Amino acid sequence: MRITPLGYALIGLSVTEPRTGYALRKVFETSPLGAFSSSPGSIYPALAKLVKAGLLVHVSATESAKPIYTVTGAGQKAFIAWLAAPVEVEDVANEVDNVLLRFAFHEAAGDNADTSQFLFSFKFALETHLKNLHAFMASEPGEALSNHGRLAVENGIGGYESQLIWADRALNVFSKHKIGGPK
Amino acid sequence: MRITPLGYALIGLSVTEPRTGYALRKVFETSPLGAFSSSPGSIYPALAKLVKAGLLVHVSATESAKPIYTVTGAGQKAFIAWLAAPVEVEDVANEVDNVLLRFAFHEAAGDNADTSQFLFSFKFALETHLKNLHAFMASEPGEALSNHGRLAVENGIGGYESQLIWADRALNVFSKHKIGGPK
DNA sequence: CCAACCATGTAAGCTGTTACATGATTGA
DNA sequence: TCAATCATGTAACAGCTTACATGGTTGG
Repeated sequence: MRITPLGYALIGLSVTEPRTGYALRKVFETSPLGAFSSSPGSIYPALAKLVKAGLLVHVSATESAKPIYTVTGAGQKAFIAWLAAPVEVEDVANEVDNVLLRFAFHEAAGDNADTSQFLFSFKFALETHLKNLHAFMASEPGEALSNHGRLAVENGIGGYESQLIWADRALNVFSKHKIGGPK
Repeated sequence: MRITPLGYALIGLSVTEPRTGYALRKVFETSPLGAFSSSPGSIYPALAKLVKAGLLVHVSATESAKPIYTVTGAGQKAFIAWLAAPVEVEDVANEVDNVLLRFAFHEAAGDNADTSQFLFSFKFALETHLKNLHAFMASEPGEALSNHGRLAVENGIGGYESQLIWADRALNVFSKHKIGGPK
């Protein structure tokens, strides 16, 4: 059974701190990170599915009757695997948001996720993708691209370059802990 | 009936040049613009829906039997309205891709869409959104945001700032044609 | 002739959305 | 008490994906 980004986000939040369904919804409502809907129609079914898959459990606190979602061992394992997977070119090409979601949750994994390694793979994927975009620009016969077309592609290039700059800055922060190169 | 981004993309491509369904699919397969799937299961149903809505017509060329999709008057009208609508803050917050798609298609609309006006509204929306993000950062008590959290928000800010720079550059290109201010 | 590509579609299934329904708790 | 918020869910629907089905054309 495939886990969606929303599913991983729910697991990640539960790893950081077990919460009720409502509390999870509130996080999506107030946090600027992650563009997930906070509607009950998305959260509750997603939670139920994760419980059925054995990644979350719905436990009741000893005294009060408020049931909260907590991560199982299988949930932990799936979560770590998701975090640690190297960033591929396709990831940066059409789901950079997911990459950033993963990065943000590296915190919840503590030492289990190698953030420097992750950032190196991100950087490498960005460089590869940028190379592809430049190649596309070069391959187009000068007149083929109008002002609009050229600017649109340049917009994409600018965005990826800014990601590259960010990745370097982030690497600076995390390289203190560990020295490593691209996988 | 609501038209999806894919629908507008199909209309826009048909405005530029009437094509067969297969030709439209090929565009999505080869162009780096727009992250739309080129699978038949998405394109053909979408085209059928647009035809049923009266925005496209499926015409056969006079001699050959190859039927191609062409835009109707209603299709033109809906397309122009989509292009010309000012960019709102919510647009930049979670669907910048759509904004760029609209920009790219301004070309197909010729003089019917005021690109400078559009870019001004984009810039304004970006500035507003950036103000919101900075406000969020400031509202967080210093310790609340970890390295990961702070860097993730900074990634977002960096991205929007690069969009802002792009918007200025694009405005430079289009301001030759028309001088205007934000709406 | 046969593989590869052109070309169009349908069916099942998954996700998420909107809207509705329900009831408990809490503060003015 | 009454409005607002807490809290959980369901039902209908829209949209896209994967996979399958089908047949025509073309080049080696």
